[in-house]
Amino acid sequence: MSVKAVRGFSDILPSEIWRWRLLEERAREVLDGFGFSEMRIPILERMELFSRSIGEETDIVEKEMYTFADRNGDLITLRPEATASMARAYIEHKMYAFDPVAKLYFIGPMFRYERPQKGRYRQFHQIDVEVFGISQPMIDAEVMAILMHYLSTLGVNGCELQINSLGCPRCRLPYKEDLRTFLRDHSLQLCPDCRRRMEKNPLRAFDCKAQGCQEVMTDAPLVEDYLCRECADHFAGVKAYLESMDVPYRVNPRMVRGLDYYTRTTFEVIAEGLGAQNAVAAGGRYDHLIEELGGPGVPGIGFAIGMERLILLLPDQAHFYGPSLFIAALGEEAQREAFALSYRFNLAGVRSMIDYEGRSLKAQMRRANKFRARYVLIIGEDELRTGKAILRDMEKSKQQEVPFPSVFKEVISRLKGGSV
RNA sequence: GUGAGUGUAGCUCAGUGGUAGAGCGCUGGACUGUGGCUCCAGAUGUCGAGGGUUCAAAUCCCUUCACUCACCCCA
Repeated sequence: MSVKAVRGFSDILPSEIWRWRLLEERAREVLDGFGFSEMRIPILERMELFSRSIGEETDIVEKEMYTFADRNGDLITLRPEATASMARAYIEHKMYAFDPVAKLYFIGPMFRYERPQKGRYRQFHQIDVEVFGISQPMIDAEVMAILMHYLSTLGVNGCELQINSLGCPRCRLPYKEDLRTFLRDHSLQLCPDCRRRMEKNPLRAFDCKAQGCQEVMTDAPLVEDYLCRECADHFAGVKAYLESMDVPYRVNPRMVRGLDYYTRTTFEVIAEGLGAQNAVAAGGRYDHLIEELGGPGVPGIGFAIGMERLILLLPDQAHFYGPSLFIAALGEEAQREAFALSYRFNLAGVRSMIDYEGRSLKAQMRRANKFRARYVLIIGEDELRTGKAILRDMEKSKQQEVPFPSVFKEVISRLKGGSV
């Protein structure tokens, strides 16, 4: 049995690569246009960066991280998300010294040890966007608007932006207590999972799929009723700014996030057709993360887009990137000519290919057709004798003789013109 | 970590105890120097792996691995 890729890790093949390029190119265009700067972070971090930021008791840290000891015995982790690293870099390079405001993004792979399923892999890719240093609700709305705009430039429709506010620690703690009390009072109607969640993370009961739990939760207390004045004002501001940009959204008071560092605004983009994992992007505000990681008291907000999930939503289209030119040669001398000529075309940036095996003309034409070459240049013994090659337009099925000295210019000018 | 489904040619799949198949794709030919359409021929399989039952196993039994989907959780 031959060696296979590690479970949950996959190859992106040439037939698929255009989707990835499209996502990345569009992301850079949109984000650069909105004043963001790309940066790159390492794949590995010290483990404690994630346990401190994401939260010691979260599933990600407890059971999903790829953590191992390096040769010094230090525990290092393959990053399960980007925000912690971005914050670490912001602090480590004292980016706040130049200006506390930093609008940053990063595109790359993340790693979580989970059972793979649709839209979920052990190595997956995110477009990660972070804004440090702004606490105004304006930036929350702006970041969401950018996200929705990006999706629409890709032709991805039918997504819904859902928003919520989790409040700050001051308003969340009393809420959690009340919710826990509520759940205890109804524990007989809850599923075993929710009875377990009740103590550790009562908010989780909101997105439980068991029918009994959903019925109970319709009467559960909601965070929005517990928001302090500042948090309530902030949330109202976010909504107003979204409306001022005509960005549609829905408040989902039951939306819960899995990472501990979130405060106030949280949001998700939900899409159909993703299977059980219906969130294509998600994010939120984290006003204490940077300070907790040893930086200044600077707030932050950001989101991540799941690229594999986004690709599932991309409108389907045929995409085949064939050569512009196929040079078909007959005979050894012609083959030497074709080889040198094709190299010249390649140097000039023309996607040109030849057959290396000395096949029949028919076979070479079939190959040219299979790879969807735009033009075929035929060089045989007759052509070498008369000094004229045959240039065939494969789409129009028309061909004409071209004298050797002008072959190069002729092909280039046809390709530039796009037709003839 | 839990549950269910599926593993047969490069791909999609048929084959329920008796000589491993089809379509598509691939290579070549008909057309001795012209692609697509048509027709013809050919190549390609440890039937996921290991063990067991049987005169005989792709098929039945056990074990194991992988993939897929779902749970948990998340992008």
